[in-house]
Amino acid sequence: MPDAGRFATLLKQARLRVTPQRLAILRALATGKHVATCQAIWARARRATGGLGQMTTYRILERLHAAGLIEQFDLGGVAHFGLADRHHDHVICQRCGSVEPTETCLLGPHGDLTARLRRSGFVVKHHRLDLYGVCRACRAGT
Amino acid sequence: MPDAGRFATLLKQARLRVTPQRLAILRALATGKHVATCQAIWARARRATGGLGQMTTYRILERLHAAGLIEQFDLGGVAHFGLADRHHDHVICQRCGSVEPTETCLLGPHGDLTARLRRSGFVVKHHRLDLYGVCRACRAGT
DNA sequence: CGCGTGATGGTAATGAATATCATATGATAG
DNA sequence: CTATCATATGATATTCATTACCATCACGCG
Repeated sequence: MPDAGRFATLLKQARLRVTPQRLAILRALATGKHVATCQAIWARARRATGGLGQMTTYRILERLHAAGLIEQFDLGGVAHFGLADRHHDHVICQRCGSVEPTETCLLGPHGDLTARLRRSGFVVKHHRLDLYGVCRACRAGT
Repeated sequence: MPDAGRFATLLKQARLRVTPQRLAILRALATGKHVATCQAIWARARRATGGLGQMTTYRILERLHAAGLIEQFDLGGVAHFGLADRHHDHVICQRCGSVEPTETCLLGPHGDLTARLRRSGFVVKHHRLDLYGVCRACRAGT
């Protein structure tokens, strides 16, 4: 995988120090599911490194989010994090709780939506569109 | 206001008992801002009735949400509640944190969006579209 | 009016997230 | 290469929203 030094580069570009803990968390985010809770990320990164404080995980995730390297959003009261490579929206299955990203931004092509709001005085900086339903796998299993 | 017995009727239709506490919470939801935290709702309803347990507020909000009478969503890690009269989306100001509802559902007219997903096997039950930006008032105040 | 199911209210417990501070370490200068 | 310092880390204790539990109370039906 070409991610060997990729994360270190990302951190440097964001003027953040490159530490094994930060790399471990970024790697955990890359190898796991699209989004994960702080607990899950901590568990995986900790297994990979041997010793990693839970507190450190919280702080690193907060910093990475502030730097724009990862996305954060609340789902059912707990924070979920994922790598912020491209903007996308979320498709959430109400039965199994899976969160899948869409390939593209769903609002892009319909541009006039934000324009309509701008006319009312509100400037849209970004949005979050979560679609809830039942995924193909869950439908198949009835 | 015509809400005198309106809430009692709503509760009965949902096969829920009509209690002063439930009416107080519904009234608090109706008079306050569009959405509010459990704490805020509790504070207002409690002032109106004199005695109302915080626990009871949590339980009632949970029940009303299960019955579909109110909407619930998490914002910044804490639950927010609002009356669920019509479906709408949210316009959230990143500066003052205000949450304003849109007049109509933003996804309705563009129907093909859910159709596109259905073709992929995912059935959209409902969605949540949050638009983040800066509202007119905040822009005016610079 | 009286009964029974379900609602209420208080205290205690959970669990995620934050505050604090001593220690350790990455990055830079010499 | 190493010395220094600003910053990151890690453990403990704490906050805050939410949930569990259980005894008491009251709505709604007969």
